[in-house]
Amino acid sequence: MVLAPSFDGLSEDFKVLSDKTRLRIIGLLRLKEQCVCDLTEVLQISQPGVSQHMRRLKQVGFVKERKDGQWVYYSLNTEHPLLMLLLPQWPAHPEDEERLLQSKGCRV
Amino acid sequence: MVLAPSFDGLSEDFKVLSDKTRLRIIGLLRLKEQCVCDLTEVLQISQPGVSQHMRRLKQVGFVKERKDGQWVYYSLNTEHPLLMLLLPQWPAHPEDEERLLQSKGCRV
DNA sequence: AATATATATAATAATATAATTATATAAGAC
DNA sequence: GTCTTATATAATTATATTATTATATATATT
Repeated sequence: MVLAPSFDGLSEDFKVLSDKTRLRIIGLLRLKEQCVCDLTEVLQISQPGVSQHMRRLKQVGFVKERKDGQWVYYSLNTEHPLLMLLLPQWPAHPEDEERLLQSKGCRV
Repeated sequence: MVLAPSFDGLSEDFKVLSDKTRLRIIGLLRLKEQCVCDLTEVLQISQPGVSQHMRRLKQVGFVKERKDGQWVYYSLNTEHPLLMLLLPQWPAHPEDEERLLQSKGCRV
């Protein structure tokens, strides 16, 4: 299976992967689905910043979203060929994982 | 084997892959090593443009260079884990391959 | 209905990127 | 040495990216 039908699409995929914050987000989604508020807490950037990153990740099909009440949960799209190729070798980010465990969570 | 020791290095790798022209260059190097002048002719961008792309590809270790007289031949670095992971599924670019065949070549 | 919480979008500003042209360097030919 | 060819670097410009703040929307709670 080929990574993408054209270099235009493929370069777009790589552009989305070319930002460190988005790599961290993928690293967190690899553990389990996450809502925007938890990601905001772990990444320590503004909430709109997170939402914009999620939009880009969704645009190229790396993530799916699931709405539950006022929360939006994002998870990795296991149908994406490039993402699935990369994921088994994805590096860990111990600081983020630690902070995720310690985050109190925004759900009541 | 992990793709990179940190997200900093990995995002840098993806940044280099996030440009369509550089994906085309990798596609051409996949066929055989190429000198700057041949790449310039096939890609139809300026020669300094090609040199700058090659510099970025070299910086992250995607390509190696070999000097032969006044020519510099670039080839893919088969030691690079990410590149080697991607390469088997690399898309073809028939127009570039066609133009490479028809290019007269800069060697005398 | 009013308020609070979660998320998305718009506007903006700082920085990065990629192309070009101009110039420098280095090797080969005469 | 001078001229030509191949490549690299510097300077510049146009565009893209990513962060922020301000605001809008949508759901839940009271």
